[in-house]
Amino acid sequence: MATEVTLWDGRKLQVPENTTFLELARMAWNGDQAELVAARLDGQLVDLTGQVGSNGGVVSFVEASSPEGLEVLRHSTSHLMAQAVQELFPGVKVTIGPAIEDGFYYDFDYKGSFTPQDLERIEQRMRELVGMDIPVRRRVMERGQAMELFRKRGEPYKVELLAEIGDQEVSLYEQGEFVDLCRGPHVPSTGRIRAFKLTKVAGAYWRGDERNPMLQRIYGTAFPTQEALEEYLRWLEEAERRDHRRLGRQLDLFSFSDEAGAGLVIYHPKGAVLRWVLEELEKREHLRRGYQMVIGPQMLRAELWERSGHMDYYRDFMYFTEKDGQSFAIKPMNCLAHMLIFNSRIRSYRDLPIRYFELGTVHRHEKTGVRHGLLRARGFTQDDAHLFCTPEQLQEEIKGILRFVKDMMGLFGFPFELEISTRPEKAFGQPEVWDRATTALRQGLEAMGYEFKINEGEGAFYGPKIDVKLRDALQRSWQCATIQCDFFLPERFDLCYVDADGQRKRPVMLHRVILGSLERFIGILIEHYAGAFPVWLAPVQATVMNITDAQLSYAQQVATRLRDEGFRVEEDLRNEKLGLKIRENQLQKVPYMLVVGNKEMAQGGVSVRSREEGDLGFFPLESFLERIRRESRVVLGPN
RNA sequence: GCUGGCGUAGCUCAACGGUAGAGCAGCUGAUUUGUAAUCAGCAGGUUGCGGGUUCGAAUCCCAUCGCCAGCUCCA
Repeated sequence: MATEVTLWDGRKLQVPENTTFLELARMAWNGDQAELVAARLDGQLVDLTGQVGSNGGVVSFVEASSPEGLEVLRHSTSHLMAQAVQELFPGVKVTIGPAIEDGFYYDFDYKGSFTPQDLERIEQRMRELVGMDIPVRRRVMERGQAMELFRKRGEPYKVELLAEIGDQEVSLYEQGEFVDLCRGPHVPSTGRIRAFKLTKVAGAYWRGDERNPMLQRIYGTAFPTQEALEEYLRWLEEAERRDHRRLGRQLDLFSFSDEAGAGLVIYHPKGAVLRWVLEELEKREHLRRGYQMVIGPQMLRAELWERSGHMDYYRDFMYFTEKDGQSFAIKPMNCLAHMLIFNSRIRSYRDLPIRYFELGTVHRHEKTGVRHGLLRARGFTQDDAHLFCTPEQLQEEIKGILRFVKDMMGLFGFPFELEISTRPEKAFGQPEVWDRATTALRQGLEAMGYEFKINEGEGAFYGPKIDVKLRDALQRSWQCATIQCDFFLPERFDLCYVDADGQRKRPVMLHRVILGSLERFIGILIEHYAGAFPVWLAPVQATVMNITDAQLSYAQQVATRLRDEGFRVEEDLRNEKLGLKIRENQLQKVPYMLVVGNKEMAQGGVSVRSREEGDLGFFPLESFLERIRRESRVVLGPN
């Protein structure tokens, strides 16, 4: 029987209904057939080996280089890897193997662990299987039948998955001896897979639950072309080159010490000044935006943390100390002291909104395996604020915070994405209160014209929140700013204000951070700028270097002048060649190198070398000052 | 916390059962130098810490601390 298909470009074809998409591609596709990994029938991704069927429909083809095509390619590569692993390591059980953002993985139940040499063998075998161009076949069968098949093959994980699938019919994919339960689609044969690399092995729990058995996960990646693969591998190297832990040492910004304790940051002079610049910016901006600065104690009595509920749900993360029979907790959060300030007198509705800001240093006992340099430390300082307002004021406050976030992200050139998390199953407070607050969050975002994603049921038990995820120079995403409503603590601490009608009322409480933690943010900045900070932020903004001892005191005068103007300047007056001084300062990523020789001394100026642009030639001192003044100015939008 | 890998000079690495070594950095001296490395010499380590095996341990085993990758979690 013939059927009519409409091609992506509107052409219509009459073909037998058992025509496969592969055959259709041969008839209609002008590009390279080998670039195709799947087809689309009425929008649905299908195998190229599938048949058009009696209903016809709109057909298009998916190339390996498209986003969906890449996912199919990677998914198929993960199957290829599983096939190679089962051949080389008989008895290994397969579990799942999806495509992920940068590639794919496959989890295996294997009593040993895979070594780098094993990876090479697996890769080698994969290449052989690609060379054999083995057909990949889809089979649809009844669920019970599939369970029986996997039971016979000794694949308990597949049986477990099947037991939970609702569908009566399931699809299997077969290539040679290898069979996998899978929705597909997949490439029609192994020969379509070309550029791939296995990147690492790691443990992972079955279904991500730490009570389940630990599986061996092999990560890999695949690309349509060898060039694209190599470009990705170069990107990985670039990320490694920018690693903040490595740059932190090279630029002498900070360190960690076994002796001091894991996860505790030690700021060296240059790291400390970098942080100081950020702190000054934060203080200025918060005051400008109507926040009041407060400072709470580093530890508070354990009883207070009982009252706040932290002892129930946060105890494992807290550090404790005891003296004179009193137990104290080192603060893991800054909110308690801020509430004590709020409660230190009767508050009127006229006082609201109240915005308390603190550069609050907190300590959290993060589990050993999760620490990661500055990005996840045990002691860190948040740019933390707590806002107390009436329900009516909530939306305006949200907007103010969002403007703040936008200004700060813009300053560093970070694009960002927004997410709202709504009421979870187990939640404190009335649903109506939640609804009202969630609406305020959403309307705040809408009023600012932002797109956002909604994470249903992902909010904290105490209230809904907005999370901000920034994107750095390497397109990686980081959570920094967060705005959280809290219905729980105002109750626990009986926060109230006297309203216009003389009644005591409960204020809305917001927790919010902008940069998040200074440690994390500095870590992100180091990687974002690859250590080459803009002039306003650079720990050393300029180095004055002399050519011979004859300019010693002139060089010092120049440095002094710059310091008088508030710039961060070093002197490199060593008896060394200019080339060496330039090299070292360039490697330290100092924005400006100011060379002074007899010529500059005679003319009362400096020869300027820029980190990015190289030799800029002679500048009278005043005109260089003007330039660096301009570049050090930070201007954020009106509030 | 779990799985796997790894801790050697300040840093990057070598030695992998038989006397711990190099480059860079550091120090000393010479050199007074014009836009990414001047030359020479010197010094530097109970091999993370604690046990054990062995005639002998950086090397093998156990424990512990730390680091790295991943899982889980998160600012």
